[in-house]
Parts: sequence; structure tokens; C-alpha cells
Amino acid sequence: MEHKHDTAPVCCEHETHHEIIDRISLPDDEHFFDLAEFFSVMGDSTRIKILYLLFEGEMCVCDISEKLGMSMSAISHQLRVLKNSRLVKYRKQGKSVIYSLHDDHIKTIINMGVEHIEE
Amino acid sequence: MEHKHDTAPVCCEHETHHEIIDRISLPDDEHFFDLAEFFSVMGDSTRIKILYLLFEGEMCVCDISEKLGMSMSAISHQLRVLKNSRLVKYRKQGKSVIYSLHDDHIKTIINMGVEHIEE
DNA sequence: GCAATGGTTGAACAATTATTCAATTATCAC
DNA sequence: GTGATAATTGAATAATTGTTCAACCATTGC
Repeated sequence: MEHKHDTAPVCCEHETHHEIIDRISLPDDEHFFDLAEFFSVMGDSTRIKILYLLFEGEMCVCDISEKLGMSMSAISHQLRVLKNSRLVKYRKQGKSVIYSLHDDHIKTIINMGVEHIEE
Repeated sequence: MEHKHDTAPVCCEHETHHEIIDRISLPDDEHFFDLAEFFSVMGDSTRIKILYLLFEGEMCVCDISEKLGMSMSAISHQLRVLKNSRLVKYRKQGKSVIYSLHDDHIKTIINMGVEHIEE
């Protein structure tokens, strides 16, 4: 995803802007990488659908895969991504693994996205 | 990104869960696609960096590319993505094109992401 | 008109990624 | 133990994507 970038531009002859942009200090790259990764996890419609389903309560992999019309394998792969980003958690019950939202503010974040695309 | 999925599972013999999941109705696919697309746009560290810079005020392409140490072409490509998703807007001034945040709640959305990764 | 600067665009390439398929693990019932 | 069900995993494949490079457009100053 991230390529090398060795060609900084030599433009901007007007020195006025430099006084402004030189004062701005950004967080280090890791911060942006983590942030981008978080939004990337939300940036897939299958994963968003899974989160929507879990808004209604906990659910096993089997139910999710049937409700979305997708294979259990595909769902399991995506649940792992969601789990790694601490968006969902799970508990085992017999042969089933039951997933639920990791916490409630995930709903809030998604709703802010909904607001943006609908405005 | 989105593949075909023609193999719905034939699992879940326990009919109890069906009573629950059959009642859940999801929005149509377009809703999820748009939502995922929005979060995907935020899911790139270069684009997040650009938005961070614009938190401080409007800025021309040249300044952004210099501050991030990337080519104007790369920045321009990403600004187009941000513009298409209505995350930034622009005005022309002489030879320059000056970009700024489309509106202020973008800051809020990013800050919610920051909260999640930091907790 | 010309040259120079700021910016955009399209094609190409490398890297990433979502799903499928097959193999595997874990648990339950017998 | 066997067989069946729920779920995970890894490799392979197809699709997507971010940056680079070169060519192009727009505006300014001469």
C-alpha cells in the first residue's frame, strides 16, 4: 500500500506559506498507520454488515453466514479481522462460537459515517 | 474487492436461532457499499495526514506535498478521492488550488477513531 | 506569442486484499 | 473409538489500489 516517495517537489517559490506550514507538527507515522488501519477495517461492506447484525445482539458464525448468504469460511476470515481490531469479541458455547460487539461506541462511529453519506 | 458468493451454508440445524435472525432486516446492499466506501477513503494514512494538515486551515497542493514529502501527483490523486467523498473542498486562486475541510464534523469522526485505537 | 509554475490526469506497476477451496481442529452424541 | 457439526486456517486466485512517470491543462509574467 505504502510506496516509497523520494521525489519531494521543488515548487512553492512563494516563501510566505513556509512560515505557516513549518509551524505545523504532525504525529509520527505510526499514529497515522494505526488510524488508517482502523478505518480500513470498517471499509469493507461484509464487515459492516456483520457489525450491523451484531447491533441486534450476539450471534454465532453459522447464523451470520446464513443471514448474509456467504460461506462460513468467508465470515470467519472477516471475524478474525474484526476481532484483531477489537471491534468484536467472542465466547465459546459447545460447538458454536458466539460473537458480539466489543463495545457500544462502535455503533456511534458507524452512525457518524451514515450521517456523512446521507447529508 | 467484492467477490461472488453463491455457496450459502447448510448448517445450523438448531432451529431456535432462525426465529431470531429471520426477524432482523438489513438495509439494502447499496447502503453498505456506500458506507464501506466512505470508511475506505479514511482508511489510508496519506489521506488521513492530508486531513490532519487541513485541520490547521486551508492549504495549496504544493504546501501539502512538501509538508508530507510526497510528489504533487500523489497528493493530487488523493485529494481527488477526498473531494469525491466530500471530505474536502477547494477554491482556485491564481495558479494555485487551495483545499480545505469540507465541514467540521470530519474532525469528530477522526477523533472517534483515535479514541478507539488509544483505549 | 513564449516560458515557467501549479496542478491534474491516465497508464503501468507493485502491493494489498476478499473470497473460494481444501484440509484441519474441536466439540458433541453415539 | 466413529461420525457429524461448527468453526478455523492457509494457499491460491482475482480484484482493487497507491504511487510513479510522463504528458497535459491553466494561469501568470514577459
